[in-house]
Amino acid sequence: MTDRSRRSDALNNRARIVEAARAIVDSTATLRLNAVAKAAGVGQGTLYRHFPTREALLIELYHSDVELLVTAAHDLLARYDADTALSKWFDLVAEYARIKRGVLAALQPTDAHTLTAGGAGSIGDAVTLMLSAGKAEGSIRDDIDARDVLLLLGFLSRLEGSDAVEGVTRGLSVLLDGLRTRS
Amino acid sequence: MTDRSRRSDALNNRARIVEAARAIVDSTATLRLNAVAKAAGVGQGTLYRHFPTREALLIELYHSDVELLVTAAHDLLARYDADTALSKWFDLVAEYARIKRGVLAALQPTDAHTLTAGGAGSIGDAVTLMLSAGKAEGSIRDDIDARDVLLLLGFLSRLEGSDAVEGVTRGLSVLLDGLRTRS
DNA sequence: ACCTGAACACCGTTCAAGT
DNA sequence: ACCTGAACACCGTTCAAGT
Repeated sequence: MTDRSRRSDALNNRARIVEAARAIVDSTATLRLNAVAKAAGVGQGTLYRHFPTREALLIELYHSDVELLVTAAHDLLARYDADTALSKWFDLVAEYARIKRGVLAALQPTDAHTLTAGGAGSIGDAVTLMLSAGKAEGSIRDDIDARDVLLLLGFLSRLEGSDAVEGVTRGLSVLLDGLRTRS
Repeated sequence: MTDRSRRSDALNNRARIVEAARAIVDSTATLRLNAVAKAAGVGQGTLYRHFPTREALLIELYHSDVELLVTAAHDLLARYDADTALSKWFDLVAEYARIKRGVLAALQPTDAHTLTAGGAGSIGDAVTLMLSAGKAEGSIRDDIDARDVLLLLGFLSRLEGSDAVEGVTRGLSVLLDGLRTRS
């Protein structure tokens, strides 16, 4: 009984932390852990109990978004040739870059290997699949791996200001072209 | 007289700070300002007098390297067509990525506009010149500016570990291809 | 078990006091 | 004028004390 109420307290705290963190990261684009704890109305220690690292919190924040990108990669690959799938997937990433800057930080290779998400596998696996399919059909150069792609995509998280929207489009366009085989 | 000795003190301090910072950044790849002051044997305030921002110190550290890259861009452009010049310039950047990781941080757009260096003009100007020439000869796509290129090059500063060398080559190859017009 | 928040460590930045 | 280094502010992290 007390046991159960304790658990609901903990669950409640965890939910409040995530909610507060999401609000902060969406509005300020920075994530100060103590500020998260304060906004969530919990002690700093509680934050650490639930999320031992900043990365763990980021993953939790964007888990569903990342998973969406992962499943989208699989879906696109099932419906289109690899080149088109990759192109459309980049469009999706661009969309996320526009609305949720924070997702991009979670995509970076350092974090990515931890991002084994829940269901569909990691984002690294998804990119690997698209690249493999592209290499097989001859549309994508065969000397590049998923880690390269995620690393190159990192420019998205350094975009800032009003030119961000066009910058996303231009940068992704360059990368997509660069990943293709020369005709 | 005292005036002059003061000046030599100040100059000496400045040189010691730069030397200490270079040693630290080369060995540890991190730059803690208080550590620099301590290693240089000066007070923190002295560090701030000479270099009001961390960026100012980085620029000083890599001034000659950046300037070399800038003049190299002009030289290459004078001797080759734009496409070749850009390609060879990327090779040069790759070489710097291999030996001096820190230069790359100084290339990032945020810092770049301050990097008006001494002589040849900023690195942004140099890239702009190469891009313009490439657009004129039709080898480089015309919707990309220097800021885009420098931003995309940022992946270099996030490379780490043993695969860095091949990662540099692969990433730059993708970017170069992506910047070219499709045949 | 879980939580709180004081306390510590660390690093950048400022400034009063020296020469 | 220039320098020193104590002091402050800030933020991440830990832990003794509570319930």
